[in-house]
Amino acid sequence: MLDDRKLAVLRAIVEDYVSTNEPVGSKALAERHNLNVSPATVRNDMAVLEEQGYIAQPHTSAGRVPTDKGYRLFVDRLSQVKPLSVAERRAIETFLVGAVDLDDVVTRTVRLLAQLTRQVAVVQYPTLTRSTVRHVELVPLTDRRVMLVLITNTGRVEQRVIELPEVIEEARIAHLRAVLNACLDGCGLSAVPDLVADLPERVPAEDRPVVATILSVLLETLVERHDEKIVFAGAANLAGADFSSGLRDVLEALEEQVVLMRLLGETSPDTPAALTVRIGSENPYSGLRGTSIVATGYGSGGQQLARLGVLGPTRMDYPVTMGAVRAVARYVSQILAAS
Amino acid sequence: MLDDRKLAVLRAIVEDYVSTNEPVGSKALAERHNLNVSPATVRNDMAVLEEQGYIAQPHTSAGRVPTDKGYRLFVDRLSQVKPLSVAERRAIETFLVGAVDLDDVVTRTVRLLAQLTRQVAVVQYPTLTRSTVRHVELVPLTDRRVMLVLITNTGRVEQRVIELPEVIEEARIAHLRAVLNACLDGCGLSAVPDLVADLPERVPAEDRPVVATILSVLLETLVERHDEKIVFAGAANLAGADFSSGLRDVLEALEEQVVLMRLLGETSPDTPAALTVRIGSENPYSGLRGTSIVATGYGSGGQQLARLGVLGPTRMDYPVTMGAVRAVARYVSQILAAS
DNA sequence: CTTGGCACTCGGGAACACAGAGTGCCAGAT
DNA sequence: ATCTGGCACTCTGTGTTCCCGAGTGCCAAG
Repeated sequence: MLDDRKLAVLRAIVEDYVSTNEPVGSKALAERHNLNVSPATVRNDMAVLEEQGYIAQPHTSAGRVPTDKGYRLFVDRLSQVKPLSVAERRAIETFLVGAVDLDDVVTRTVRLLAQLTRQVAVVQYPTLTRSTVRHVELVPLTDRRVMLVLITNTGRVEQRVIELPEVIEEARIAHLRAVLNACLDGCGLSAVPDLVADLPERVPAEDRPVVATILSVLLETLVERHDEKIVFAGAANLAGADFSSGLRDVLEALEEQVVLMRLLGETSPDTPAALTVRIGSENPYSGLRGTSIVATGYGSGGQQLARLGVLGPTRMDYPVTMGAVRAVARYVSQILAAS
Repeated sequence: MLDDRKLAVLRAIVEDYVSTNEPVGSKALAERHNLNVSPATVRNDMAVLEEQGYIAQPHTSAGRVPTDKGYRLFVDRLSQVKPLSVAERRAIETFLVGAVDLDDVVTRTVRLLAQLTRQVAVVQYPTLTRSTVRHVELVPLTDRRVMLVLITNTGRVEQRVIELPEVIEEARIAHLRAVLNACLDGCGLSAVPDLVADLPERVPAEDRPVVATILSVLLETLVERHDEKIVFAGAANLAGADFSSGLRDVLEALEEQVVLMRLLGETSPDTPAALTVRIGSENPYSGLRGTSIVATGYGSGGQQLARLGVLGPTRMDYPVTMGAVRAVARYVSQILAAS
């Protein structure tokens, strides 16, 4: 259906358009890339490509521009992820080393990615549900209030103030803390609801109201934080590239956690480390017609904890961007595994 | 120097320009506001105002536009902070009630403020140094690592993993925890360095290396977090108002914690609750020529913990914006005091 | 199937004119 | 002394026209 030369023409169109931001014509194309054919031949190929929907012309008698479908083919079959230069790898390492806690890792990562790709970077905080409990702490604040602190193996700390139904002395708190830890230490967060289900029955009757209160808050924490925090950086990079769809739409999407979440997409269970590319109209939010998202999962020790990626104009350098996203994801995974 | 009518003219110019975004001429001005004078008189006044630097014309034979100096005079002497409508107060309450922790309060606040003012809102996390220690927790992770958790009265939690110089069993940890809490509980964070100074000498010699390690991390936490986190929201609101200075500059500034910090400014010690307004060139960052910042301190129980504010084009509705900032600051302070 | 030639199309920039809003200034009125 | 109406002048922004050139589609020949 599309012979090799037509594919080469498509590739050339994408590459030229990405670098010049101007519709590319048959003559310039035949010259710049050594296709060894005349412009007229290229024109014929272009006509076919256009008929099939891979390219389009903004106006009659203008050059051609890739369509979303064209970019899709380019990404799938005509390009290879471009590895980072040595200098860039260096930059990643020096940038990420020295992060003191999870917050710091995420913040540094998102900035790094934005700087590297010169686009908007998006990083999701590692999901709780896949991490395990490292420690549960109950801290007495007043005689009726305790603070619940949940520490996970990813270094994440969740805290919540609990209003107790009755006055309770420290010794009982200490005992409850021991019980909780005995029950939960080292367990996956997703297993917590099951593990604590029969806990009220295993404590003295007098403690049951207190335990119930604490457990309800604990479970609530797990559920509420399930929709995870997402941060972005590099919005300034949007200012340069003029967006077809309003810049406003893009900025709005970036501040909506829910939208961002859907944009980053789900990690496919079979190939979790695969790069996901969503091009223009492929993505699930109408305000982002003119933008593409390159994302991938990351996480320590083989298990995927969350996703990160970049967002930019459809007209982006996919090979380079994909290379950067992949590399950063790997480094962050390493860092997380080590800490 | 400037009689009442000239001031009225300046006020009218500011108000009209803010609402129309177009240079305002003498005729329209004399009609819309009932100044009871002819356009010619207005023109004479305008000439004086221009000579003094309060207004300027973009081109010869165009209307007048307020200068930074003009806005300054308007803010200082010609306008009053506009109280919020009942509906807006309602909105604030319903929006802030139900925040579960400090993170949540800050996130909700910044969004609320952005929505209310239709501008970019900026909120600084409450500063550690003015809060007090509610609890210090040492959580054993492995036999060589403990996690230090510091809980403040503002609900803030700081955690740090500590690599110990020697293996240490739980009982000793528990003891150290008790010692630390006895020493620090309820104290102001700024007093912590003094309070722990002689702590190593008050424990058995064998514990000193461990204590020293822990204390150094503790102090480090206090110092490092002194430059506080700042978040913003509402960047999408920048898209509408076309900025004279590049949009890019503004977005860049927003992502630089340090710059933001300086923009929000210091709380003046004598009148901490006062609204600070920085207009255009008055602010300390050259990239923000065309933007103004309206900020104020906030905090629980009379003591100022941090600052919040909004950032928008110089051409903003100062009375309304100032009203919103002030109101939000008050509500947040209430919420923080209650929790 | 490829190539060169050719007529056609359309966008974008330059040149131009023009209306309208606004100003500055002056002389007369209050 | 101050305000007012009148008047000439100066711009910007907009609409119009025109033309160049890049690019196309098609056709006939290689």
